[in-house]
Amino acid sequence: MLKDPLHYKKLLRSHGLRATPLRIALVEFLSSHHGPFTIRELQERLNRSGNITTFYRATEALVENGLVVTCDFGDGSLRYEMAQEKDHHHHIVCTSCGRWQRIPICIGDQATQELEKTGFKEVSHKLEFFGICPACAERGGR
Amino acid sequence: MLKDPLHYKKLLRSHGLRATPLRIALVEFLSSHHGPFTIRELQERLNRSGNITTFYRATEALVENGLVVTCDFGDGSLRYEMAQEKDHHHHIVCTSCGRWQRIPICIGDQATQELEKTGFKEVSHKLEFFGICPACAERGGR
DNA sequence: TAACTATTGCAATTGATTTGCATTAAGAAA
DNA sequence: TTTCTTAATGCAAATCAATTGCAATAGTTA
Repeated sequence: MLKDPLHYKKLLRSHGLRATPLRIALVEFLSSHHGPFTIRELQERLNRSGNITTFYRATEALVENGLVVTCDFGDGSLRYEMAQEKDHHHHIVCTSCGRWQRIPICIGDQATQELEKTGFKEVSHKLEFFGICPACAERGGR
Repeated sequence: MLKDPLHYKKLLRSHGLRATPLRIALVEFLSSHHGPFTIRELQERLNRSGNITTFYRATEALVENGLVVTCDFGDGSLRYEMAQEKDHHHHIVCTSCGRWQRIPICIGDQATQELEKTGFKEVSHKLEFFGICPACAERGGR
């Protein structure tokens, strides 16, 4: 999973992005830690000097160029995760403990096709599930 | 569609809510204007004195008691719309002009069942589609 | 009508995200 | 390599949706 930095440099360049240290670190981290992270989390986990504004702008650049996708658990902070073409998925978030897990199924494909048939272009979707996870449910989680 | 105020008073009370003028106005408006509205939009459209904080708290009460649901078009403001049990639906939002329309299909039911089989309780989901609408696409919309 | 409790209004705050601008660094060209 | 152009970064300040505390007010129930 963890490749050498040159790999990520090339990845960035192939997506039309300058390979700056922060961007390299971001793609490296997100590639080896599958899952959605908030900007704050990225900043902490990368343990890297750098202004929060720069983190916002760097991740934004990754999103704009298709390397990273966002997802929103509805808690006020956007989350970022590696875009993995072969592995489109969604999440279920526990409304009690906040933990999440990925759902390997995608459910939007048919609807996407139908929408594109009606003249919509570049159709995408955002889907997240919420619920009380088994562990929380067991201890009467709310 | 538009019923007399008493109807909405009863509706509120039957959901365990006090029937205040603002809440009545909100359910009245949302019942007769199907669609998701931001807090600002509600405030403007209701053309009603009342602090924005109160709007937040009033809609929040409606959501908590199941009369209203929220949806998020990813533009920074949460939107509120009447919860219509018989008419679960989603939206497609044009990324160019911002206009939206409803999609009468729901796609989460099967996944919901599967998730509940694995021990999750009270499973719900949020789903929104995005794309360039036919009109925008025609004029080369971005 | 009185009493209890929830709702409202107002001011101030929070917290994520954005913006402007000067400084610095990446990548292309010489 | 060195130079040049342009984009990325850092910092401070600003936005903006949403929330909080508290005193004043209005629904409800008895």
